[in-house]
Amino acid sequence: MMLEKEDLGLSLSLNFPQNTPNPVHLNLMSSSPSLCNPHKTSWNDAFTSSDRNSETCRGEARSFLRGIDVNRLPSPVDCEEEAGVSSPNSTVSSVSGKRSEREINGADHDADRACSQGISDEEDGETSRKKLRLSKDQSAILEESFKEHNTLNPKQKLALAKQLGLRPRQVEVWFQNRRARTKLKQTEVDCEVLKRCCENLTEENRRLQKEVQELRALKLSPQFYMQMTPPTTLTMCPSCERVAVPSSAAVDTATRHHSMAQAHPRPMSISPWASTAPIPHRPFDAFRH
DNA sequence: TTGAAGAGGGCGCTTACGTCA
DNA sequence: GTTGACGTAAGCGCCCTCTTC
Repeated sequence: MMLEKEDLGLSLSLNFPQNTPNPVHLNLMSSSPSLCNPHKTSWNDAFTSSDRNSETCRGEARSFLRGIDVNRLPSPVDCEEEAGVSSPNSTVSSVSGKRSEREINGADHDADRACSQGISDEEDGETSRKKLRLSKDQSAILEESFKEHNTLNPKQKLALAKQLGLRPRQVEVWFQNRRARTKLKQTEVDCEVLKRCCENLTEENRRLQKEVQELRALKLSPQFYMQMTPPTTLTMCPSCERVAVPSSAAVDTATRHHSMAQAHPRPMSISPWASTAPIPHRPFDAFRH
């Protein structure tokens, strides 16, 4: 199953140099409201879609339920007792509250578990946890439901549980684990992307280092200095950033380029020795515009 | 209006079980 | 038949939000 990256809410944008083939965009901000803020999910359409699902899948569910051996169909009592109330704001009250389920109905819970696994109380006397495996059909329906909405409100949970012949708690757990798997998968994908990012940046860094070395070598080579005046006399036009050397050609070029007399009353001096300290520059003879 | 308490849900971590090579 | 790796259902604790008082 392919999942959209947005589902996880991770996003990162990295700008690469122009020669970088594929700029990377990771989504660190969720565009999926249900994961970004699960409590703010609108359940109205979610539940209608669930109803649609229920309609389309009911027959299918009935047919495959015959093949389920580890689960039993929940008795009407199960659903009735769990079909508790929903507050108007929907997400608050639950039909299978975690604490109440564990603390208040601890004994019932065990019995329920044993029952849902087709294990009698006598067989499940000890507290050992027997794990059931959901059938393919059950998993498929849960997957379909998860595609529609990755969280469930109590009514949806109940309906789905009833449809699948599972306890609401099982549906709840399945969705929790499914969300966790989705997140893990997306994290792995993002990790891979970041790894490629890192490799690209390392390569770019290596390339730039090499370029710097080449430039330094060129800078220190005798041929380079043959055409240069002493280092402190280099002057750069702050407008066009052209380095003016006291050769006649350069002067001509600078002169031809523009009228520096008006445009650049104070040209900058630069040093090829990369000194950042201000360098007293020679009289402004190179830019005789 | 504000704050405490309780309820409920989600998530992270973990365990235990089922499956398969 | 045994074993180790892997997938996953489920338990537990914590945190957050919302409601109630």
